[in-house]
Amino acid sequence: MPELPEVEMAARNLRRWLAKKTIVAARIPPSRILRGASPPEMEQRLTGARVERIERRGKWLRLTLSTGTLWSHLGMTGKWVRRAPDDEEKYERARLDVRGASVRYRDPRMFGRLVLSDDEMPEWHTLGPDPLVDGIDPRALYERVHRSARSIKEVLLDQTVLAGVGNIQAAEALWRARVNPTRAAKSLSATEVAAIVRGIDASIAYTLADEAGPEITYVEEGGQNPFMVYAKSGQPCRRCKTRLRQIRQGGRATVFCPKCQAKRS
DNA sequence: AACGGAACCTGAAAGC
DNA sequence: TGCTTTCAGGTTCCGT
Repeated sequence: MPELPEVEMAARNLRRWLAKKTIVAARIPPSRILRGASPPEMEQRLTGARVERIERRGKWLRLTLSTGTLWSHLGMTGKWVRRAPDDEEKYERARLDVRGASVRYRDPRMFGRLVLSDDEMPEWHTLGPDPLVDGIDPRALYERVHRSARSIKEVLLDQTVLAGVGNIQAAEALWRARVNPTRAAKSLSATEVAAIVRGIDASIAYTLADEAGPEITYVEEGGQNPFMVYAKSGQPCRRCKTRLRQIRQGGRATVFCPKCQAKRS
């Protein structure tokens, strides 16, 4: 269930494993995540291709190859991993072998996507500014948002507003900014929007530092929950000890502190 | 145009 | 214990 930090880690890993290397073998079994070419066609075009460049924008990855472009979206459960050549990976949807590495894409729920094409993808170009690649301009975000009647939490999840912010980063940023997630975006002052921007930057930096390492673990897979509020409903707020509360917005869970994110204004 | 809700999947955890 | 329900960090489509 990857958001910007997890996809950024994936990009860094893929650069170490694949950049400037030639794919010597590709295995692409048929699955619903594939677009742009048939599985055999993909295998053919990937085999012998040199990986020139790997970029991330929001939750999308773009691998520029000598024979085309491979786009990857991790959906909810997608993950790029490196394995020994004869290891079997459950839920493997793609396998790219280079000299010295066997790289697999695994995705149990298959909400991800793998697109091989020559031309650009609209999804890449409609993305809003990426907090890491472009940085967020508080004034520009305020202008973009200050007429929306929707709640700020839902607006932050809109990928055309900001690229890469997902359910965790939105909740974490609002907690850091002490802004109530149900506030209408248009009710926010420029100062509050600026606080949210600092919250997003801080939360992404924090999550990236926490995830540094060879493989990404998602919260649902066990391990410690490093977050301030995400999946911590009922636990004490680490600032004021008030019990964190969980609500539902746009079908998604939002956790917040009813006291330090009280609905003022 | 904008919004809520269902749909797409599988597996783990909670509920009974 | 075992069956059932709920829920998951994403996106898209459909009806109102």
